[in-house]
Parts: sequence; structure tokens; C-alpha cells
Amino acid sequence: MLKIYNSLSRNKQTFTPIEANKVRMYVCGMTVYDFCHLGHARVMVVFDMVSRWFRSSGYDVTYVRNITDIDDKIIKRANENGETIDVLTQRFIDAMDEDFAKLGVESPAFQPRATQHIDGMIAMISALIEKGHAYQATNGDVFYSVRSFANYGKLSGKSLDDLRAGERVEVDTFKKDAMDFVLWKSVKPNEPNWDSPWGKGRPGWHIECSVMSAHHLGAHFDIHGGGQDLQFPHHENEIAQSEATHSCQMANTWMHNGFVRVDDEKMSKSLGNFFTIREVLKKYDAEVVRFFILRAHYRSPLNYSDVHLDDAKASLTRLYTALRGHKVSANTIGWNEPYAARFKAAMDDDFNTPEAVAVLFDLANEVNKTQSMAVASLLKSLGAVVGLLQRNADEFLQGIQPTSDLSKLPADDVLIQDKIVERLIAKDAKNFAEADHIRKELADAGIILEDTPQGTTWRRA
RNA sequence: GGCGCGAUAGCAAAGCGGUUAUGCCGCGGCCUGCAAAGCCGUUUAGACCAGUUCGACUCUGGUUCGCGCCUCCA
Repeated sequence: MLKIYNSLSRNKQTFTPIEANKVRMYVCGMTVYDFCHLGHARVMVVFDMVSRWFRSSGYDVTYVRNITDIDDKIIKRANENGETIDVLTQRFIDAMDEDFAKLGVESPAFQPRATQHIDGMIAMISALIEKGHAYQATNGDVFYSVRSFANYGKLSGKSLDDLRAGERVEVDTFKKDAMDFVLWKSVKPNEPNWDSPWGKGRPGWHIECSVMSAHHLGAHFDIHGGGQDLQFPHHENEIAQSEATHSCQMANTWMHNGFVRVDDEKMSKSLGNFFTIREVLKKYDAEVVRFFILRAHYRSPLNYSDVHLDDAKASLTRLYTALRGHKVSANTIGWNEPYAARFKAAMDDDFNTPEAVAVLFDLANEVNKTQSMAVASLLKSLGAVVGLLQRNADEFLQGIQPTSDLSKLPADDVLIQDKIVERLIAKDAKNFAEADHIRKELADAGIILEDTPQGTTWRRA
């Protein structure tokens, strides 16, 4: 019985799909004007894990993740770069795909782009105007009238009367209420625009998610997710738009993942304290980053630092070390097996990946003690459920980015093998001084040798 | 000002009203020519103050501190 913390009700609830054995899920994706940072990585890995768990649990999952390819920042950046928004957004979409693939994030069923759904947005805005939820202001912009929607604030727990609109940003004087938000912006010089009943212009941000979720999943779907910072106003506004348009509940369950932090502060563009995924991947193996994200609960804050990544790397190394020498692949899991049952119970409890990962470590210990193929296979299979441990163990242990000086590394694996043979000859001759010298030489280059009954193996530090 | 979240050992991070979380690090032992890996054992917990209870890290209230949202943000 899967339980999920629902932001809407502020407690854990048993998950009941709208349609038996099916899950329809929408997650707010990227605005593509720059490289993705670790905060984005977390959303993607978390909801990838969520969709994988649904599938492992026998659900047919339809996962939709949008791409925002038209907004103020994109236009600004394109102008700065002297390129078209199409060129700019496509470049960062490609970069995003590359980053996510490395992190083991599977492609969603649909990745709609805002600019492909302008007609749908115009239709929804028209409907909102007709129903009295939106109005065109004297400057030509169309706004949503928050006071017209009785439940405004139900997701974020905010009351319109307590919000401090205008405290930090000047309120647009064309609005009827300070909290009204824009659905359609009338055209400005040198900006991309589309024809509409309200003149040339472009859509506001929130409307795209209401339109694209309904297009792919219907007016009423199971799960809507995103980063915690989207809960208000973005998700609140989506609800206001969708529910006013369709007169039915939008999503049953709202999920929000916690922030990635740096020195206990939210990682964000405005603070400038962000690390891009590709920056981090220069230093750390992508699976280490994925593991780092999944060993924390998705709703908890996650502090980023090299110390923590080093720790994650050492931990993941233990898991792969247990798998080394076992030629096993992911297999069907018998969920009644005690370890598997514990893993499932953890995942069913609001996706408790830290607990699920603890089971993986217990299995690793079991593998190390018994050398059982069956246990190793289970470890690999449960790892697969969360998108971990699927590489060949030696490939991971020998391929991970070294923490030592790159320039000192032996040119290639062949050279390492030569050194190993050299050392074995010295060992056979009981010339331990020479053998230790060779081992030290390799150790200084970040290569650790391990003598086993089956011979000498190596891995990178 | 409104609303919300959190405080667990050196670091990271879970569950749980009474029984070893887990990982990294440290320490001792086994193994090893010596190491490494592994195995066994082990030192460090539950911000503070009350209350409920036979018993609280776990429930309740308060205090302190930290963080987030109320503007764009994953």
C-alpha cells in the first residue's frame, strides 16, 4: 500500500489511482535559457525514481514533463547573445537531455513545449474570460482574477488577505487585484509574438502547464510534482486556471521535493550559489551524484558539498565492491523475500529512499559474507528499481573519476596491468621491497591494488 | 506581518513509545609477506525546558536556533 505525502492535504495519504493500475503524472520541467544546476538534477532524479517505483509496483505510468521555451528570461538571454530564441532554447534542450541521460533519468512519455501549445492556451484563456475568471486590462494584457476563484490559496495555505503583494516588487497598476497574474502579455518591440483575440502577444508562464497537462493527461490526473519553490505561486495558479476552466479537481496528489542547499542556503540562480550539473560531473561520477540525491529523502533539504559527494562516492563504492566478481543482472523480484519486502515497505512509505538504500547496504554485507549469487542478484535487481548499480562493477570501480592528480595517472589500463605483473614477479621472488614500491607508485597515481585469492585487482581511489 | 518546515552521534541520514538503523570517518581484532578489500567487535546521539507515560529521540506544550514561501526560481 503506497502512501504519498500530499502537499494539498499536508499529510501522507494512501495512493489510489483515478483509473485502475494507471498513473498519470505531470512534473514542471526546465526553462531552457541556461545549463541545468544541481537543483534541477534533484527534481529530475526524484521524479524519475517516483515513476520507476510506480512501474515496479505494476502501474502503467504516463509521465509528462514540460519544457518552457518562451519567457522573459529566454528573450533577454537571446537578445544578449544576439541569437534567436529557437537557437538558444534548442541548445539548452540538447544540453539538458545530455545531463539527464548521464544521471540515469529516463525520458518521460511526453515532453511538450510551451510554444507548441499556444492555440490551447488561447482557448483556455478565452474560456476563463467567458466564465468571468479573467479580464483584459487597459494595457492589453489579460489577467487572471484571483478573487474570482474561491479556493485560491488551498495548495500553499495562503490567504489572499495576508499576502504581501508589492512588498518587494512593484504591483502592476493595471491589475484589479495585486495578486492577479498575467495570462497573456501584449506584444512589445522585438519580442516573439502570436496572434490572439486580444491582439498580438505571448503567453504568461503559468498557463502552459494547465494546458499541456490537460492535453496529455486530461483535466483530472493523479500526480503533479515539482520543486518546493513552485508551490506558490506557480502551482497555486495552475490550480486556479485549470479548476476554473474544467470545473473539476486538477491533480489528486501534489508532490514537492526539497531544495538543494549550499552552506544551508537554497541553491538558486539569484543567489549565484549554484553548481551546474556538468560542473559537478567533471569531478564526480554521474551515478555518485544520483546516489547522493537518493540517499536523502526527497522532501528533506539536501546540502551540497565536496565532502558529502566524497562520502557518497565511498558509500557507492562499497555497494559496487560487493557486486564485483558476481556476474549477475537485474531480475524479477520476489517481493516476499525479507530484504525485498523491507525495501518495498520503505519505498511505499512516501518513497523513503534512505531506508531503501540501507537495505541495499545490508544486502551488500550479506553478499560479502556468503558470496551468494542469489543475494548478489537481488542487490542488483533492487538497485535497478531506483536506477542504481547497473554498471559492471569493475567498470565503475576502475572508471570513476579519480580524486588524485590526473597528470600522475598511468596512461591506460594496459600500463596498470604491466605494473601488476611486474609486482607479482617481485612478490614471487619474495622481493617485497620492490613489490611495495610498485604498489606505492600506483597508489600515488590514484590506483589501489587489492590481492585476492583469484589474483590482483585494481580500482581508482 | 502571514504561512510552513526542521533541529539525531565527528560527518551524512532513517525508522521507532521499550529491542543493532544504515553509510563514511575513528579505534580494536581476524585475514594478508605487508597492505587494500572483506568479516567481527567498538567509541561518539537525539537543541533546551516542562508535561503525558511503568517507560520518550519518538507523543503534547513552551523556549532557542536554522531554513523556506509570500517577486522570477526546481
